[in-house]
Amino acid sequence: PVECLFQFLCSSNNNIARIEKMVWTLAGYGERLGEVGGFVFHRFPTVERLARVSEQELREAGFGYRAKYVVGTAKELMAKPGGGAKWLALLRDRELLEVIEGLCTLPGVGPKVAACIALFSLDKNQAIPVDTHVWKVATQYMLPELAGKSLTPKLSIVVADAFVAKFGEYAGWAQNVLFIGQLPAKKLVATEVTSETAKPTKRKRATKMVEIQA
DNA sequence: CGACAACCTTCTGA
DNA sequence: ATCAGAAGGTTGT
Repeated sequence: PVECLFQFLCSSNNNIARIEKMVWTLAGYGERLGEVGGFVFHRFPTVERLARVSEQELREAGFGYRAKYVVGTAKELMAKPGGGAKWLALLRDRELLEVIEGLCTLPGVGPKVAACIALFSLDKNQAIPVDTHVWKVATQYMLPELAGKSLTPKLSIVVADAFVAKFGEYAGWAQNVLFIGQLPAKKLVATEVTSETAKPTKRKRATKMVEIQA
């Protein structure tokens, strides 16, 4: 849940390529695990470690306005009884609406990000992250009367209820399939790449999945 | 309660 | 080449 929370904190009004880059930057603050094929891997940092990172430092790393979300949320979590990780883990035993409500008290966490955390890390299979893509799917195929309106927290609940009514117990995962379907068409291919972190005289090579325009 | 602008940065399409 | 628009939204007005 900690890792999931901070990853989706980076996702607001952002694109996947930059989100991935930002997540790797955050990971860099965690314990170094080792190196594989020229790529260095880290354990995701603790809340305590993230709380000691400065907003300016993250801004310089290209986080933009999300820098203060990361630092602010880390500090809020540290103030929770038992520490943030414990507080997050306990949410798993609560009802979905309580989980959403609790997560939304953190800076940078709104209904969509809260739903992502609930679905992907807290076993809430009926949580529906209503983002721009899901909103398009919903207004185009399920709730055409809402087309043209702006997405409010109230309407995100209407959309979520519609998904649960249509797809049932695992509606959140159905959402994920439809989300992928709305992404620009690309395909993945395994490609031999050269690590840019290796020394020029001694470049290492590794296989990496890269996106190619369809 | 709903609409709307502002917010960082990067990439894409026209 | 240049530039508005969009990107897995949230916050303040």
